[in-house]
Amino acid sequence: MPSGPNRKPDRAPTLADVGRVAGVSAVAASAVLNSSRTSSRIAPKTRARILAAAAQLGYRANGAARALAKSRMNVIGVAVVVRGGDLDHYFLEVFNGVIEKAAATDQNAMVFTLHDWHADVQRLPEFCDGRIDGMILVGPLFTPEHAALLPRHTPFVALHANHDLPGVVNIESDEEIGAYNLVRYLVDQGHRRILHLAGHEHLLGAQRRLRGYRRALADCGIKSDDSLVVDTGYDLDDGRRAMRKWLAGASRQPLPHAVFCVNDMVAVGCMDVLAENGFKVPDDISVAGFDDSLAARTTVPQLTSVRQQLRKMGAAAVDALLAHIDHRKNPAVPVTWGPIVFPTEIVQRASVLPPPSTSRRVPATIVAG
Amino acid sequence: MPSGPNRKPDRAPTLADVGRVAGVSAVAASAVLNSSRTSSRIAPKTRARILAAAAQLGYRANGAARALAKSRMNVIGVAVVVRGGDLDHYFLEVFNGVIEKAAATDQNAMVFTLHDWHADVQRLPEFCDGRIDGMILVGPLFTPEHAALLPRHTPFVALHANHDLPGVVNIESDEEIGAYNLVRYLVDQGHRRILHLAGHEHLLGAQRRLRGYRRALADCGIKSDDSLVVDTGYDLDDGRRAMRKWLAGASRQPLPHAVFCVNDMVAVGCMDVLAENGFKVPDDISVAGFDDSLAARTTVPQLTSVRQQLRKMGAAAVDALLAHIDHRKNPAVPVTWGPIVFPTEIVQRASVLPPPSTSRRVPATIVAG
DNA sequence: CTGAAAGCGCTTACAG
DNA sequence: CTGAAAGCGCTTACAG
Repeated sequence: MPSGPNRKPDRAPTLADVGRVAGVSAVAASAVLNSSRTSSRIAPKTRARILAAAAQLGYRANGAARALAKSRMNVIGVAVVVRGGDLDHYFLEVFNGVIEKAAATDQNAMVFTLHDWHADVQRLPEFCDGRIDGMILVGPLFTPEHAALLPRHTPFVALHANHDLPGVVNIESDEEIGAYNLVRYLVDQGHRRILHLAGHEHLLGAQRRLRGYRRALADCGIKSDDSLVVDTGYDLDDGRRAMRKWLAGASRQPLPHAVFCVNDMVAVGCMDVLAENGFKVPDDISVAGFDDSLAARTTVPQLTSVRQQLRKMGAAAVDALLAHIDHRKNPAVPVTWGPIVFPTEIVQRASVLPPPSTSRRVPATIVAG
Repeated sequence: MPSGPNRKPDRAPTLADVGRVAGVSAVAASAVLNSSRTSSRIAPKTRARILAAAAQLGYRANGAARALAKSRMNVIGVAVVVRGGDLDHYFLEVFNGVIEKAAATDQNAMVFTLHDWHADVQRLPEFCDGRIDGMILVGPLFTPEHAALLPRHTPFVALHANHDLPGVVNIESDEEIGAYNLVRYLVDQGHRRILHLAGHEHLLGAQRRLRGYRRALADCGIKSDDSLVVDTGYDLDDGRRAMRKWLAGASRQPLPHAVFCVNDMVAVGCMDVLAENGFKVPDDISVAGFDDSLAARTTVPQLTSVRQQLRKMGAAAVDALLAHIDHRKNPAVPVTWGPIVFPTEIVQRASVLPPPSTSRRVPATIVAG
């Protein structure tokens, strides 16, 4: 007994329908129902008839038609690279900010996914097909040539772009300062041998975090040691692999005092491997992450991290984009073109403590996992 | 030196523009560029001219116009309640499935947020304004009256609906069986005093998990003990509060052997409070969650959980919705109306071990946090 | 095989 | 204050 078939797949009522019922033209109906500023007011009694008809029919303006007529969809696109097929904590935080601000400004968010930046970047123009008014690019791997590729009829805002592009506002945070402050904080706690699980060096964010790490050590008079910098990706398993690899290459050497990870997920992987090998965080070794994403609060012990205001940054991206959209229609609307930089902040949690008086040593054999 | 102003905010080229350059009508251009099945083929040389003109201009079909003409947007809406303003792990997993399937079927996903189901449910009709072809409702709190509220011209698919509505396909999973199997598994490991941090009783999912818990205990001949069932929400802090409250009310009593939490975030909060109070998971007490979300893999130790195939369920929602959208246009397209139920599965991780030979006791005073 | 008309549902601008 | 026209950019269906 299917329950569906008794539901009539009606078409939605239109202005013409409303006009017919109210005995006026569709235009008159438009004026009272949808128009933002129809100076020519409709006579009160006509108006009442129209409103009654609309209510009776359950009329709603057709968004596609309105969009076509006004060339404004009230939809902003969000393009994101899904590494390994998964949207992650980073995106979730940013997106929370985007949809919150979008809802507050009566916009909707449409999500576009790229599986690989370099392969899919050429699809960007086809996303700008009139169904969105502007696009937020999350973590674009821009090269200068991309400037020519972006369609001119759509405004773009980038979040954590790898490269500045003319005409594209970039929202970022002072990652280098964040990393610097975190490492100084670790040193202040007494740590000196600080392992850095660093992101890929072709990524601007990873470069900045590494620079902050190096500068902080230098400023504290700690000699930089390349064996304490390990390349890794951004996922939990990347963190596991990197930590395992480092331990395997350092058998019988003293454990580092602390590990500074390029992001929280890597820190989680790192803590996991440390636990597997019998080390206690933070008693034997301290661990810190970056981003202060949800993952930082779901570990036991909770993770000390550098907070990026991802949510605010997502909201700021919407604001900047809306300003640029409006600016296109009305050049009097003010806009910024320069990058918008958010401050970072250290969030102290339980994963960092002063180092033990005598460091434990890396065992001869590492758990394979 | 703003770099923006030198970018001309061009309008996008149209079929008319292409036709003008190629010396043909816009209709001819449409036939070669956009038409899916124009039986009347354009002459090869005309065709070539049109293609060349389109390439030269960088022509892309305007999505809003096409949508209006075909009454098909290729956009599916995803409406979700943001509890406490945040999209969570549950949504992230579901959404991963949605966008993966959407990308595979050339659809886009537009996200609509409701802050409170009961207050905002009446906004649903205004979302169905021709910019989406159908809507996925994530976790709707349906009551029978809602059937009248949903606009008839848009198909809906629900995920984890609280109540079946005629004409709305529901995607769910066998949560009761999942809970049942998990509790039996705990009993098989030797646990008998099993605390349940249960979700709100007005939520169907919480009811099902509680029923599974009760049935499993009954089948194992363990007397049900109401002091071992505690009401809680779904977030990390809810889990913390619930666990703290239970401990505070059970001072000097033996610690439960295990805690079965209504979801993973609650389990994380629970583990956190246990750690605060000096209890080790799983040595002193075992903990299990539900959902197998990302959070289950970011705890140390990792969390045993009941896996819901949220990602697949999200993908299935897209499939079901697309079928119903097509069915509206062409009744020959087959559709299901009944609920689609996914199996659950126990994922064993490190947070569950047989109970210690002698249970520790709850201390007289609990850490306030 | 190709052209010109009519329409999707709305809005803007121009007459009365 | 109200009506009828023209247009947003596309597609479908109907003539040639």
